Amino acid sequence: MRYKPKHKEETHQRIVDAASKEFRAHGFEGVGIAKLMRALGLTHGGFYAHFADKEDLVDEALAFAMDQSLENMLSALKAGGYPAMFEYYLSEMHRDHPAFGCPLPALAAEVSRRPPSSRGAFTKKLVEIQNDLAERIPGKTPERRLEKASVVLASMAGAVSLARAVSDPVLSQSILRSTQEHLLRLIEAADD
Amino acid sequence: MRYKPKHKEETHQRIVDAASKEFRAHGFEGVGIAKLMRALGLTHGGFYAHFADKEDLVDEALAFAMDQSLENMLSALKAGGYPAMFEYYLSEMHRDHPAFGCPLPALAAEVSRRPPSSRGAFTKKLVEIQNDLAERIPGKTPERRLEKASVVLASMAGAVSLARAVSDPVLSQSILRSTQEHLLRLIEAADD
DNA sequence: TGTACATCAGTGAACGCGCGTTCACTGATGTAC
DNA sequence: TGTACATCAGTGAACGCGCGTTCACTGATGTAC
Repeated sequence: MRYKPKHKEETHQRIVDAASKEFRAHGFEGVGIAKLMRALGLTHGGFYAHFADKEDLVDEALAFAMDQSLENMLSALKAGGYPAMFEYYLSEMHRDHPAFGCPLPALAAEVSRRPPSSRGAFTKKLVEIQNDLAERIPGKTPERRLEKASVVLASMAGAVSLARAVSDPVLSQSILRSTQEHLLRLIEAADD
Repeated sequence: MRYKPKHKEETHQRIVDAASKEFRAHGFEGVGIAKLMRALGLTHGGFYAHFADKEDLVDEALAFAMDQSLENMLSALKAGGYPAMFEYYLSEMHRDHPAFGCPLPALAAEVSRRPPSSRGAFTKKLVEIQNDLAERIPGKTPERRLEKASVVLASMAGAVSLARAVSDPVLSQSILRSTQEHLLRLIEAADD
């Protein structure tokens, strides 16, 4: 063989990794295969030795981004509980660097326009995230904890999505901060 | 003149109206000018008698959609207060018909990738919506009411966006319902 | 009243461009003998 | 040890296609005389 045994596998992962960042920054339609491969020092033709088509890459890159985002949330949670997690997710840092952030605010709207297979894979990952968050949320019943996790995810994704769209920095920050304080109150609420 | 005095103005508005629906359903990049004009019984060449370029249409159609969405929210609010508004916004009806719904869950992520002028126009409309909601939310100070309006908008937009992306109908509905119940509690909270 | 002309919303062929995809090929390496 | 061959990740020209945009033109109407 011309390359190390793991070479192809590594190249495959490099493409997925770069694509997942580019997609989060520019949307699925905003990223072309030729440019993506060029950025990795490769040519567009080689792409089809790794993926059946662009949709194949989109699915894999989205799953990768979801995993990465879950890791980010869990490491913040383990470090400082929900206060730390909200501080991370609803930060200006996260808002200003979508490529390294959560795919929910960046790509959920586009996912809803994708074929059922993609939406199915997305759903599985979202349930995984929801379950991991629910485990760590106080609440009387498992159902109540899952509900809270839903609300947390929806609020965070919506807030970051709006904070990114808005051009006024004061308004943008106030959206993030309002949601942060509001969710802290939800988590700390002892009544349910 | 060949046409009625208001003819051109009417055609212009027909394009804006159709585009605002198509954009909400398929995203800005998912709608082509030729197809859009054909759907209105016109040809693509005529488009440039009405708009400088596609970006011009996007801005106008987005503003139109924001106005329409504000109207929808206000008419629900006037009919039945916040409970009715949440019921409308977080309904399966709204989830399943993005073309007639709020542009926030459908287009906010794409807006964040658009030029500053578009984001500025979006921001103005969002502030308008936020103010109109805040006026009707109970809360001790105007600042507190604006904060609550931020949270309401972010939560609703995030919930509808996730509910659309998910392929499991049970999960999708639970996202909508959790957020609905959660926001009702926020509005009814008398403490602040 | 009748004819020539100006207006202008809309037409449709044509443009360059970037897209996703295909495919015959390359060339460095490992293997067979 | 040396030579012929197989492997296969990656190359790059070429494809059809739809996109946004341009522009000379059309043709129904109002206006001027």
